[in-house]
Amino acid sequence: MSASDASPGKRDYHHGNLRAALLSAGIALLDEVGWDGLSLRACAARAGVSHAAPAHHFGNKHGLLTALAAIAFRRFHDMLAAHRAAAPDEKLAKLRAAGAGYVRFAKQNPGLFRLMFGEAALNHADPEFEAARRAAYRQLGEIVAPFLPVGADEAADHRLRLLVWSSVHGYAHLLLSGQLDRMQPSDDGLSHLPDLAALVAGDGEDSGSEAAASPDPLALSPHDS
Amino acid sequence: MSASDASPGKRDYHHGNLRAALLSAGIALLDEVGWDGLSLRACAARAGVSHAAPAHHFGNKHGLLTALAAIAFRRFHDMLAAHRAAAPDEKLAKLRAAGAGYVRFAKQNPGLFRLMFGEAALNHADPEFEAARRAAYRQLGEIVAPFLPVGADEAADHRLRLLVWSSVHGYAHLLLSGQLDRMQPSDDGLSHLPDLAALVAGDGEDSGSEAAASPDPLALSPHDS
DNA sequence: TAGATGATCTTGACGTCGTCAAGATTGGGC
DNA sequence: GCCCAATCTTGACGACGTCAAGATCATCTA
Repeated sequence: MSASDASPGKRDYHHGNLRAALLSAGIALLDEVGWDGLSLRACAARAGVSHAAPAHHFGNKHGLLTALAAIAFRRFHDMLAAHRAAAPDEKLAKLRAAGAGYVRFAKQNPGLFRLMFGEAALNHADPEFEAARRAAYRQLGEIVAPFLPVGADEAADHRLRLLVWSSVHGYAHLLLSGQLDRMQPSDDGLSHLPDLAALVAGDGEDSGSEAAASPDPLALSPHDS
Repeated sequence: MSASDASPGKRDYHHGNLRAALLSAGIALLDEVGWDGLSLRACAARAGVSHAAPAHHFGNKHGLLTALAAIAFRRFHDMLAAHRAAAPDEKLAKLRAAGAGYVRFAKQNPGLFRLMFGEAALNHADPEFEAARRAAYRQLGEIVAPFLPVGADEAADHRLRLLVWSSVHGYAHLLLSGQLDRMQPSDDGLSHLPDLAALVAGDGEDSGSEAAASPDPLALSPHDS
Protein backbone atom coordinates (compact mmCIF):
# COMPACT_ATOMS: atom_id res chain seq x y z
CA MET A 1 0.00 0.00 0.00
CA SER A 2 1.63 3.22 -1.12
CA ALA A 3 1.78 6.26 1.11
CA SER A 4 -0.79 8.00 -1.06
CA ASP A 5 -3.22 5.14 -0.49
CA ALA A 6 -2.92 5.21 3.28
CA SER A 7 -5.54 7.25 5.04
CA PRO A 8 -4.63 8.92 8.29
CA GLY A 9 -4.91 6.47 11.13
CA LYS A 10 -4.36 3.41 8.94
CA ARG A 11 -0.59 3.74 9.24
CA ASP A 12 0.57 2.60 12.62
CA TYR A 13 3.57 4.64 13.59
CA HIS A 14 3.73 7.51 11.16
CA HIS A 15 0.55 9.37 10.59
CA GLY A 16 2.20 11.87 8.29
CA ASN A 17 0.10 14.88 9.22
CA LEU A 18 -0.92 14.23 12.78
CA ARG A 19 -0.28 17.72 14.16
CA ALA A 20 -2.76 19.24 11.71
CA ALA A 21 -5.23 16.41 12.29
CA LEU A 22 -5.14 16.97 16.04
CA LEU A 23 -5.72 20.69 15.60
CA SER A 24 -8.66 20.04 13.29
CA ALA A 25 -10.04 17.65 15.87
CA GLY A 26 -9.66 20.31 18.54
CA ILE A 27 -11.53 22.91 16.48
CA ALA A 28 -14.30 20.41 15.75
CA LEU A 29 -14.65 19.42 19.40
CA LEU A 30 -14.85 23.04 20.55
CA ASP A 31 -17.57 23.61 18.00
CA GLU A 32 -19.57 20.44 18.65
CA VAL A 33 -19.31 19.89 22.41
CA GLY A 34 -17.77 23.09 23.73
CA TRP A 35 -14.97 23.86 26.11
CA ASP A 36 -15.53 21.00 28.56
CA GLY A 37 -15.48 18.44 25.78
CA LEU A 38 -12.01 19.43 24.62
CA SER A 39 -9.26 17.15 25.87
CA LEU A 40 -6.01 15.65 24.58
CA ARG A 41 -7.54 12.21 24.65
CA ALA A 42 -10.63 13.32 22.76
CA CYS A 43 -8.49 14.95 20.08
CA ALA A 44 -6.34 11.80 19.84
CA ALA A 45 -9.39 9.58 19.53
CA ARG A 46 -10.89 11.83 16.86
CA ALA A 47 -7.58 11.73 14.95
CA GLY A 48 -7.41 7.95 15.28
CA VAL A 49 -4.23 7.69 17.37
CA SER A 50 -3.40 6.68 20.93
CA HIS A 51 -3.87 8.94 23.88
CA ALA A 52 -0.18 9.78 24.23
CA ALA A 53 0.50 10.70 20.61
CA PRO A 54 -0.32 14.42 20.95
CA ALA A 55 2.48 14.87 23.47
CA HIS A 56 5.08 14.54 20.76
CA HIS A 57 3.66 17.42 18.80
CA PHE A 58 2.48 19.77 21.54
CA GLY A 59 4.38 18.85 24.68
CA ASN A 60 1.27 19.05 26.87
CA LYS A 61 -2.27 20.35 26.88
CA HIS A 62 -1.19 23.98 27.14
CA GLY A 63 0.81 23.48 23.95
CA LEU A 64 -2.26 22.25 22.11
CA LEU A 65 -4.35 25.13 23.43
CA THR A 66 -1.71 27.64 22.36
CA ALA A 67 -1.66 26.26 18.83
CA LEU A 68 -5.46 26.35 18.74
CA ALA A 69 -5.40 29.97 19.95
CA ALA A 70 -3.01 30.88 17.11
CA ILE A 71 -5.48 29.41 14.62
CA ALA A 72 -8.28 31.28 16.35
CA PHE A 73 -6.47 34.63 16.08
CA ARG A 74 -5.81 34.00 12.39
CA ARG A 75 -9.46 33.16 11.71
CA PHE A 76 -10.49 36.17 13.74
CA HIS A 77 -8.12 38.36 11.74
CA ASP A 78 -9.56 37.00 8.49
CA MET A 79 -13.16 37.60 9.53
CA LEU A 80 -12.37 41.18 10.53
CA ALA A 81 -10.56 41.75 7.25
CA ALA A 82 -13.41 40.26 5.24
CA HIS A 83 -15.98 42.45 6.96
CA ARG A 84 -13.87 45.55 6.47
CA ALA A 85 -13.24 44.72 2.81
CA ALA A 86 -16.96 44.27 2.16
CA ALA A 87 -17.91 47.62 3.73
CA PRO A 88 -18.29 50.85 1.75
CA ASP A 89 -15.06 52.79 1.50
CA GLU A 90 -15.94 55.26 4.24
CA LYS A 91 -14.38 55.24 7.66
CA LEU A 92 -17.59 55.09 9.67
CA ALA A 93 -18.84 52.17 7.64
CA LYS A 94 -15.48 50.44 7.97
CA LEU A 95 -15.53 50.85 11.74
CA ARG A 96 -19.06 49.50 12.05
CA ALA A 97 -18.18 46.56 9.83
CA ALA A 98 -15.13 45.74 11.91
CA GLY A 99 -17.20 45.78 15.09
CA ALA A 100 -19.82 43.58 13.51
CA GLY A 101 -17.11 41.16 12.39
CA TYR A 102 -15.70 41.03 15.90
CA VAL A 103 -19.06 40.19 17.43
CA ARG A 104 -19.93 37.75 14.69
CA PHE A 105 -16.70 35.85 15.24
CA ALA A 106 -17.41 35.64 18.96
CA LYS A 107 -20.95 34.36 18.40
CA GLN A 108 -19.95 31.82 15.79
CA ASN A 109 -16.87 30.57 17.66
CA PRO A 110 -17.53 30.92 21.39
CA GLY A 111 -15.05 28.22 22.29
CA LEU A 112 -12.25 29.76 20.26
CA PHE A 113 -13.12 33.22 21.54
CA ARG A 114 -12.86 32.04 25.14
CA LEU A 115 -9.57 30.38 24.33
CA MET A 116 -8.18 33.56 22.81
CA PHE A 117 -9.14 35.73 25.74
CA GLY A 118 -8.15 33.88 28.81
CA GLU A 119 -9.83 30.55 29.38
CA ALA A 120 -6.50 28.83 29.69
CA ALA A 121 -2.89 29.64 30.38
CA LEU A 122 -1.33 29.92 26.95
CA ASN A 123 2.36 29.96 25.97
CA HIS A 124 2.67 33.62 25.08
CA ALA A 125 6.26 33.07 23.98
CA ASP A 126 5.12 30.76 21.18
CA PRO A 127 6.14 32.52 17.94
CA GLU A 128 3.15 31.34 15.89
CA PHE A 129 0.78 32.49 18.58
CA GLU A 130 2.49 35.84 18.97
CA ALA A 131 2.54 36.45 15.22
CA ALA A 132 -1.19 35.69 14.90
CA ARG A 133 -2.03 37.91 17.84
CA ARG A 134 0.12 40.70 16.48
CA ALA A 135 -1.55 40.56 13.07
CA ALA A 136 -4.97 40.87 14.68
CA TYR A 137 -3.78 43.80 16.81
CA ARG A 138 -2.33 45.44 13.72
CA GLN A 139 -5.79 45.49 12.19
CA LEU A 140 -7.01 47.38 15.22
CA GLY A 141 -4.52 50.10 14.42
CA GLU A 142 -5.69 50.18 10.80
CA ILE A 143 -9.31 50.43 11.93
CA VAL A 144 -8.77 53.45 14.16
CA ALA A 145 -6.16 55.24 12.05
CA PRO A 146 -8.68 57.16 9.89
CA PHE A 147 -10.16 58.75 13.02
CA LEU A 148 -6.89 60.20 14.25
CA PRO A 149 -6.07 63.79 13.32
CA VAL A 150 -2.98 64.29 11.24
CA GLY A 151 0.07 64.37 13.46
CA ALA A 152 -1.61 62.63 16.38
CA ASP A 153 0.96 61.18 18.75
CA GLU A 154 1.39 57.60 19.81
CA ALA A 155 -0.47 58.15 23.06
CA ALA A 156 -3.56 59.30 21.19
CA ASP A 157 -3.34 56.27 18.92
CA HIS A 158 -3.10 53.99 21.95
CA ARG A 159 -6.01 55.63 23.70
CA LEU A 160 -8.22 55.29 20.67
CA ARG A 161 -7.28 51.66 20.13
CA LEU A 162 -7.92 50.93 23.77
CA LEU A 163 -11.28 52.62 23.85
CA VAL A 164 -12.59 51.04 20.66
CA TRP A 165 -11.24 47.61 21.54
CA SER A 166 -12.56 47.75 25.10
CA SER A 167 -16.00 48.70 23.92
CA VAL A 168 -16.32 46.08 21.20
CA HIS A 169 -14.63 43.33 23.18
CA GLY A 170 -16.72 44.11 26.26
CA TYR A 171 -19.92 43.89 24.29
CA ALA A 172 -18.88 40.60 22.65
CA HIS A 173 -17.77 39.08 25.93
CA LEU A 174 -20.88 40.15 27.83
CA LEU A 175 -22.97 38.59 25.05
CA LEU A 176 -21.05 35.33 25.29
CA SER A 177 -21.21 35.17 29.06
CA GLY A 178 -24.97 35.48 29.00
CA GLN A 179 -25.11 38.79 30.83
CA LEU A 180 -27.18 40.34 28.04
CA ASP A 181 -29.43 37.33 27.56
CA ARG A 182 -32.75 39.04 27.72
CA MET A 183 -31.72 42.01 25.69
CA GLN A 184 -32.60 41.76 22.06
CA PRO A 185 -29.98 40.03 19.94
CA SER A 186 -28.81 42.98 17.93
CA ASP A 187 -25.64 44.97 17.58
CA ASP A 188 -26.91 47.84 19.67
CA GLY A 189 -23.68 47.70 21.58
CA LEU A 190 -21.82 48.75 18.48
CA SER A 191 -24.00 51.53 17.20
CA HIS A 192 -21.93 54.20 18.93
CA LEU A 193 -18.58 53.08 17.66
CA PRO A 194 -18.25 55.91 15.14
CA ASP A 195 -19.09 58.51 17.76
CA LEU A 196 -16.74 56.82 20.15
CA ALA A 197 -13.88 57.06 17.69
CA ALA A 198 -14.67 60.66 16.84
CA LEU A 199 -14.92 61.48 20.53
CA VAL A 200 -11.46 60.29 21.33
CA ALA A 201 -9.67 61.30 18.19
CA GLY A 202 -11.08 64.79 18.20
CA ASP A 203 -10.62 65.47 21.88
CA GLY A 204 -7.29 67.29 22.14
CA GLU A 205 -8.25 68.95 25.39
CA ASP A 206 -8.31 65.82 27.41
CA SER A 207 -4.75 65.98 28.63
CA GLY A 208 -5.50 66.08 32.31
CA SER A 209 -4.13 62.60 32.73
CA GLU A 210 -0.38 62.85 32.32
CA ALA A 211 0.07 59.49 30.70
CA ALA A 212 3.47 59.31 29.12
CA ALA A 213 3.52 58.02 25.58
CA SER A 214 3.72 54.30 26.09
CA PRO A 215 5.61 52.03 23.72
CA ASP A 216 3.49 50.08 21.29
CA PRO A 217 2.42 47.00 23.29
CA LEU A 218 3.43 44.59 20.55
CA ALA A 219 6.64 46.46 19.74
CA LEU A 220 5.62 47.28 16.19
CA SER A 221 7.93 49.49 14.22
CA PRO A 222 6.23 52.54 12.67
CA HIS A 223 6.10 51.06 9.17
CA ASP A 224 4.30 47.98 10.55
CA SER A 225 1.32 50.03 11.60
CA MET B 1 -17.21 17.70 74.48
CA SER B 2 -19.98 20.21 73.97
CA ALA B 3 -20.89 21.43 70.52
CA SER B 4 -19.35 24.80 71.24
CA ASP B 5 -16.01 23.12 71.99
CA ALA B 6 -15.87 21.25 68.72
CA SER B 7 -13.98 22.91 65.93
CA PRO B 8 -15.04 22.30 62.38
CA GLY B 9 -13.62 19.05 61.13
CA LYS B 10 -13.27 17.57 64.63
CA ARG B 11 -16.85 16.33 64.58
CA ASP B 12 -17.24 13.32 62.39
CA TYR B 13 -20.64 13.40 60.83
CA HIS B 14 -22.03 16.83 61.46
CA HIS B 15 -19.77 19.71 60.70
CA GLY B 16 -22.41 22.29 61.55
CA ASN B 17 -21.41 24.90 59.01
CA LEU B 18 -19.87 22.94 56.18
CA ARG B 19 -21.54 24.77 53.30
CA ALA B 20 -19.98 28.07 54.38
CA ALA B 21 -16.64 26.40 55.08
CA LEU B 22 -16.53 24.90 51.60
CA LEU B 23 -17.32 28.25 50.01
CA SER B 24 -14.59 29.94 52.05
CA ALA B 25 -12.21 27.20 50.95
CA GLY B 26 -13.22 27.81 47.33
CA ILE B 27 -12.57 31.55 47.59
CA ALA B 28 -9.20 30.91 49.23
CA LEU B 29 -8.16 28.39 46.57
CA LEU B 30 -9.11 30.72 43.73
CA ASP B 31 -7.02 33.42 45.37
CA GLU B 32 -4.01 31.25 46.23
CA VAL B 33 -3.66 28.84 43.32
CA GLY B 34 -6.08 30.15 40.72
CA TRP B 35 -8.72 28.59 38.55
CA ASP B 36 -6.97 25.28 37.85
CA GLY B 37 -6.45 24.65 41.53
CA LEU B 38 -10.13 24.84 42.35
CA SER B 39 -11.79 21.45 42.71
CA LEU B 40 -14.42 19.81 44.89
CA ARG B 41 -11.80 17.57 46.44
CA ALA B 42 -9.49 20.48 47.20
CA CYS B 43 -12.33 22.39 48.88
CA ALA B 44 -13.27 19.30 50.88
CA ALA B 45 -9.68 18.75 51.99
CA ARG B 46 -9.33 22.40 52.98
CA ALA B 47 -12.56 22.17 54.98
CA GLY B 48 -11.39 18.95 56.63
CA VAL B 49 -14.05 16.58 55.30
CA SER B 50 -14.14 13.67 52.88
CA HIS B 51 -14.17 14.11 49.14
CA ALA B 52 -17.88 13.32 48.75
CA ALA B 53 -19.19 15.66 51.45
CA PRO B 54 -19.68 18.72 49.18
CA ALA B 55 -22.20 16.82 47.05
CA HIS B 56 -24.77 17.03 49.79
CA HIS B 57 -24.63 20.82 49.85
CA PHE B 58 -24.07 21.67 46.19
CA GLY B 59 -25.22 18.70 44.17
CA ASN B 60 -22.17 18.82 41.91
CA LYS B 61 -19.29 21.05 40.89
CA HIS B 62 -21.54 23.40 38.94
CA GLY B 63 -23.54 23.95 42.12
CA LEU B 64 -20.43 24.97 44.01
CA LEU B 65 -19.35 27.29 41.23
CA THR B 66 -22.79 28.92 41.12
CA ALA B 67 -22.71 29.61 44.85
CA LEU B 68 -19.19 31.04 44.50
CA ALA B 69 -20.39 33.25 41.65
CA ALA B 70 -23.20 34.60 43.85
CA ILE B 71 -20.63 35.56 46.49
CA ALA B 72 -18.50 37.12 43.79
CA PHE B 73 -21.36 39.28 42.49
CA ARG B 74 -22.11 40.43 46.05
CA ARG B 75 -18.50 41.37 46.69
CA PHE B 76 -18.38 43.07 43.33
CA HIS B 77 -21.53 45.01 44.15
CA ASP B 78 -20.03 46.07 47.50
CA MET B 79 -16.78 47.24 45.95
CA LEU B 80 -18.63 49.30 43.35
CA ALA B 81 -20.85 50.80 46.05
CA ALA B 82 -17.86 51.61 48.25
CA HIS B 83 -16.05 53.36 45.41
CA ARG B 84 -19.14 55.32 44.47
CA ALA B 85 -19.79 56.32 48.07
CA ALA B 86 -16.22 57.55 48.49
CA ALA B 87 -16.31 59.73 45.38
CA PRO B 88 -17.27 63.43 45.42
CA ASP B 89 -20.97 63.98 44.94
CA GLU B 90 -20.72 64.84 41.26
CA LYS B 91 -21.83 62.55 38.49
CA LEU B 92 -18.60 62.52 36.53
CA ALA B 93 -16.62 61.69 39.64
CA LYS B 94 -19.13 58.99 40.54
CA LEU B 95 -18.88 57.40 37.13
CA ARG B 96 -15.08 57.40 37.18
CA ALA B 97 -15.10 55.90 40.67
CA ALA B 98 -17.47 53.14 39.60
CA GLY B 99 -15.26 52.29 36.65
CA ALA B 100 -12.19 52.25 38.87
CA GLY B 101 -13.99 49.96 41.32
CA TYR B 102 -14.93 47.59 38.51
CA VAL B 103 -11.36 47.30 37.30
CA ARG B 104 -9.99 47.08 40.83
CA PHE B 105 -12.30 44.18 41.62
CA ALA B 106 -11.20 42.36 38.47
CA LYS B 107 -7.52 42.86 39.25
CA GLN B 108 -7.84 41.83 42.89
CA ASN B 109 -10.08 38.84 42.19
CA PRO B 110 -9.22 37.44 38.77
CA GLY B 111 -10.52 33.98 39.62
CA LEU B 112 -13.88 35.28 40.83
CA PHE B 113 -14.11 37.67 37.89
CA ARG B 114 -13.60 34.83 35.43
CA LEU B 115 -16.19 32.79 37.28
CA MET B 116 -18.75 35.59 37.07
CA PHE B 117 -18.28 36.15 33.40
CA GLY B 118 -18.26 32.82 31.79
CA GLU B 119 -15.49 30.47 32.85
CA ALA B 120 -17.96 27.80 33.78
CA ALA B 121 -21.55 26.83 33.11
CA LEU B 122 -23.47 28.26 36.04
CA ASN B 123 -27.02 27.53 37.22
CA HIS B 124 -28.67 30.77 36.17
CA ALA B 125 -31.94 29.64 37.75
CA ASP B 126 -30.35 29.63 41.20
CA PRO B 127 -32.22 32.32 43.18
CA GLU B 128 -29.22 33.46 45.23
CA PHE B 129 -27.14 33.81 42.12
CA GLU B 130 -29.86 35.67 40.26
CA ALA B 131 -30.48 38.04 43.17
CA ALA B 132 -26.77 38.88 43.45
CA ARG B 133 -26.46 39.43 39.73
CA ARG B 134 -29.56 41.61 39.70
CA ALA B 135 -28.29 43.79 42.50
CA ALA B 136 -25.05 44.40 40.65
CA TYR B 137 -26.94 45.23 37.48
CA ARG B 138 -29.17 47.61 39.42
CA GLN B 139 -26.10 49.61 40.37
CA LEU B 140 -25.30 49.98 36.71
CA GLY B 141 -28.63 51.69 36.26
CA GLU B 142 -27.92 53.99 39.19
CA ILE B 143 -24.51 54.85 37.77
CA VAL B 144 -25.83 55.92 34.39
CA ALA B 145 -29.10 57.53 35.53
CA PRO B 146 -27.60 61.00 36.18
CA PHE B 147 -26.45 61.17 32.56
CA LEU B 148 -29.87 60.57 31.05
CA PRO B 149 -31.94 63.59 30.12
CA VAL B 150 -35.21 64.00 31.93
CA GLY B 151 -37.87 61.89 30.28
CA ALA B 152 -35.43 59.62 28.51
CA ASP B 153 -37.12 56.40 27.46
CA GLU B 154 -36.18 52.87 28.41
CA ALA B 155 -34.32 52.28 25.18
CA ALA B 156 -31.99 55.21 25.88
CA ASP B 157 -31.39 53.89 29.39
CA HIS B 158 -30.55 50.47 27.98
CA ARG B 159 -28.21 51.86 25.38
CA LEU B 160 -26.32 53.89 27.94
CA ARG B 161 -26.01 50.96 30.33
CA LEU B 162 -24.82 48.77 27.52
CA LEU B 163 -22.25 51.22 26.27
CA VAL B 164 -20.78 52.01 29.67
CA TRP B 165 -20.80 48.40 30.78
CA SER B 166 -19.25 47.16 27.55
CA SER B 167 -16.48 49.70 27.74
CA VAL B 168 -15.55 49.11 31.37
CA HIS B 169 -16.00 45.36 31.23
CA GLY B 170 -14.04 45.11 28.00
CA TYR B 171 -11.16 47.03 29.50
CA ALA B 172 -11.16 44.91 32.66
CA HIS B 173 -11.35 41.66 30.73
CA LEU B 174 -8.64 42.61 28.26
CA LEU B 175 -6.42 43.50 31.22
CA LEU B 176 -7.07 40.13 32.86
CA SER B 177 -6.51 38.15 29.69
CA GLY B 178 -3.10 39.71 29.22
CA GLN B 179 -3.93 41.45 25.96
CA LEU B 180 -2.80 44.79 27.35
CA ASP B 181 0.27 43.41 29.07
CA ARG B 182 2.85 45.83 27.75
CA MET B 183 0.65 48.85 28.08
CA GLN B 184 1.21 50.80 31.25
CA PRO B 185 -0.85 49.61 34.20
CA SER B 186 -3.15 52.57 34.54
CA ASP B 187 -6.84 53.22 34.12
CA ASP B 188 -6.43 54.89 30.76
CA GLY B 189 -9.20 52.71 29.52
CA LEU B 190 -11.59 54.49 31.82
CA SER B 191 -10.63 58.07 31.31
CA HIS B 192 -13.31 58.59 28.68
CA LEU B 193 -16.19 57.21 30.64
CA PRO B 194 -17.70 60.62 31.40
CA ASP B 195 -17.53 61.63 27.75
CA LEU B 196 -18.93 58.29 26.80
CA ALA B 197 -21.91 58.75 29.03
CA ALA B 198 -22.47 62.30 27.86
CA LEU B 199 -22.19 61.18 24.26
CA VAL B 200 -24.96 58.66 24.53
CA ALA B 201 -27.24 60.49 26.90
CA GLY B 202 -27.08 63.75 25.07
CA ASP B 203 -27.39 62.36 21.57
CA GLY B 204 -31.09 62.56 20.74
CA GLU B 205 -30.40 62.57 17.02
CA ASP B 206 -29.11 59.07 16.89
CA SER B 207 -32.39 57.40 16.14
CA GLY B 208 -31.41 55.86 12.85
CA SER B 209 -31.47 52.43 14.40
CA GLU B 210 -35.10 51.56 14.94
CA ALA B 211 -34.51 49.50 18.02
CA ALA B 212 -37.80 48.90 19.74
CA ALA B 213 -37.77 49.61 23.45
CA SER B 214 -36.62 46.34 24.90
CA PRO B 215 -37.85 45.03 28.22
CA ASP B 216 -35.49 45.45 31.14
CA PRO B 217 -33.22 42.39 30.91
CA LEU B 218 -33.60 41.56 34.58
CA ALA B 219 -37.31 42.31 34.64
CA LEU B 220 -36.96 45.16 37.11
CA SER B 221 -40.08 47.18 37.83
CA PRO B 222 -39.69 50.92 37.30
CA HIS B 223 -39.34 51.71 41.00
CA ASP B 224 -36.49 49.22 41.27
CA SER B 225 -34.32 51.18 38.93
C1' DT C 1 22.92 -1.80 1.00
C1' DA C 2 23.05 -2.02 5.81
C1' DG C 3 23.33 0.12 10.08
C1' DA C 4 22.56 3.99 13.02
C1' DT C 5 19.81 7.62 14.59
C1' DG C 6 15.98 10.51 15.25
C1' DA C 7 11.12 11.02 14.71
C1' DT C 8 6.81 9.25 15.70
C1' DC C 9 4.08 6.62 17.46
C1' DT C 10 1.86 2.53 21.18
C1' DT C 11 1.23 0.48 25.58
C1' DG C 12 0.88 0.65 30.33
C1' DA C 13 0.76 2.88 34.60
C1' DC C 14 0.01 6.51 38.06
C1' DG C 15 -2.31 10.19 40.61
C1' DT C 16 -6.16 13.31 40.51
C1' DC C 17 -10.58 14.47 39.21
C1' DG C 18 -16.02 14.26 39.46
C1' DT C 19 -19.55 11.36 40.41
C1' DC C 20 -22.22 7.53 42.27
C1' DA C 21 -23.72 4.03 45.60
C1' DA C 22 -23.89 1.97 49.98
C1' DG C 23 -23.64 2.62 54.51
C1' DA C 24 -22.51 4.99 59.21
C1' DT C 25 -23.52 8.56 62.33
C1' DT C 26 -25.93 12.50 64.25
C1' DG C 27 -29.81 15.59 65.33
C1' DG C 28 -34.56 16.58 65.63
C1' DG C 29 -39.40 15.51 66.01
C1' DC C 30 -43.12 12.85 67.80
C1' DG D 1 -37.21 5.84 72.98
C1' DC D 2 -38.03 5.28 68.21
C1' DC D 3 -38.11 6.89 63.59
C1' DC D 4 -36.66 9.59 59.98
C1' DA D 5 -34.07 13.00 57.60
C1' DA D 6 -29.79 15.25 57.35
C1' DT D 7 -25.08 14.81 57.01
C1' DC D 8 -21.45 12.78 56.57
C1' DT D 9 -17.59 8.44 55.27
C1' DT D 10 -15.86 4.80 52.51
C1' DG D 11 -15.07 2.69 48.31
C1' DA D 12 -15.30 2.35 43.50
C1' DC D 13 -15.49 3.70 38.61
C1' DG D 14 -14.26 6.03 34.34
C1' DA D 15 -11.92 9.92 32.37
C1' DC D 16 -8.30 13.01 32.55
C1' DG D 17 -3.09 14.59 31.90
C1' DT D 18 1.30 13.03 32.24
C1' DC D 19 5.32 9.99 32.29
C1' DA D 20 8.24 6.04 31.05
C1' DA D 21 9.50 2.26 28.32
C1' DG D 22 9.46 0.39 24.14
C1' DA D 23 8.00 -0.50 19.03
C1' DT D 24 8.00 1.11 14.44
C1' DC D 25 9.08 4.03 10.61
C1' DA D 26 11.85 7.38 7.85
C1' DT D 27 16.08 9.40 6.85
C1' DC D 28 20.96 9.77 6.62
C1' DT D 29 25.63 8.13 6.23
C1' DA D 30 29.42 5.07 5.45
